[in-house]
Amino acid sequence: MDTEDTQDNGTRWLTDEEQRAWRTHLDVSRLLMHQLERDLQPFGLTNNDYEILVNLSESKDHRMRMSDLATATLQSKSRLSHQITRMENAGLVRRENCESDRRGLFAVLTDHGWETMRKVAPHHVASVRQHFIDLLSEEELKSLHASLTPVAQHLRSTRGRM
Amino acid sequence: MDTEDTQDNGTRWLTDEEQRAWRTHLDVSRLLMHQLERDLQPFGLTNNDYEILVNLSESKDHRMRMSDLATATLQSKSRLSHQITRMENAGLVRRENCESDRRGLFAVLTDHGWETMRKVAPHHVASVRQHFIDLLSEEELKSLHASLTPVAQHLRSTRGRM
DNA sequence: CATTTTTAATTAAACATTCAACTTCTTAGG
DNA sequence: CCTAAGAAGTTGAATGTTTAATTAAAAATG
Repeated sequence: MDTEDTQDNGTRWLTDEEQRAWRTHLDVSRLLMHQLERDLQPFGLTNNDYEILVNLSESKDHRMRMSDLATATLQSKSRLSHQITRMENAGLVRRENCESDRRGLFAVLTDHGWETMRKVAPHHVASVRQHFIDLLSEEELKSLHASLTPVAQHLRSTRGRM
Repeated sequence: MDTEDTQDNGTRWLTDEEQRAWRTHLDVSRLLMHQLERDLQPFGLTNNDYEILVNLSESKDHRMRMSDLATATLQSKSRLSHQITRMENAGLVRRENCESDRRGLFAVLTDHGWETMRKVAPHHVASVRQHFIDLLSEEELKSLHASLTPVAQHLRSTRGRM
């Protein structure tokens, strides 16, 4: 009556192996984020703060348009706007007007932001290594990356506005 | 002067390959959560709601102690408490006293909660398949699971209170 | 070139999460 | 048993995120 693992109303439930893999992925995502957050706490930064700093640090002139930054960090414009306001209050970034498009704004790294980045980055990398990278062999990492790349592409393509 | 890829102040920065793998993992985690959330929205549920429903559905008598539920869903007690209050207001669960330990409470699935679960689960599974499981071969899934399991264990063991 | 549509960004209010303080009950030690 | 310590759970306030509405400028359309 059924073909393959199709059942009852036609739902293809997850097999045990699929279920385990899925839940492990879920747990790792969440636990990892929490751990990284904890490791950044002593420096007064959140994961979000840090990601903004990374993006600006890697950009020409340490500046990015709000929209681009929102896209790069996978956040809604609104959320980014609030986020930048907070970081502005903390003296890590500042807003600057855009000449070529007068609707636009840049988020720019301040000196303090750059110094913070330079100070914190080594600790963050150590944290990423300790809780993720160094727990995987080179082979495993390669294979993980290869498997996940199409998933990321798929998700980026089908994603609605955040 | 340096050994391996150790440099300057002694920080072992991520190699390009490590960097790419890491960022892909990060992106997948976030995009996936967002996508699942979006797919649950038409049913008026959040990921969090759904996870609570799953846990209760799979438990004996459709009930769990608050503490156990918090641990199972990787949330703080406080967060779970608020979460359950919201779900109680939505008629999905109710609280019940615990006889054996009078400090304790159970979160119990209501009929409406159970019905909701039965109705939504097929759609959710379809969503998980579409955006994750079915994009990976059986081999890839196995390998992913094998790689991630030690990471999950590590994180669970070193995690402080949430 | 006037008008409509789209894009960039912010804002206020609603909603969710965290943090710290608190209450109640259980358990372990003397 | 009486008391101190710990565990279960909640609460309110502070903080962060989402949603929807709004402003202003750029681009597209007729």
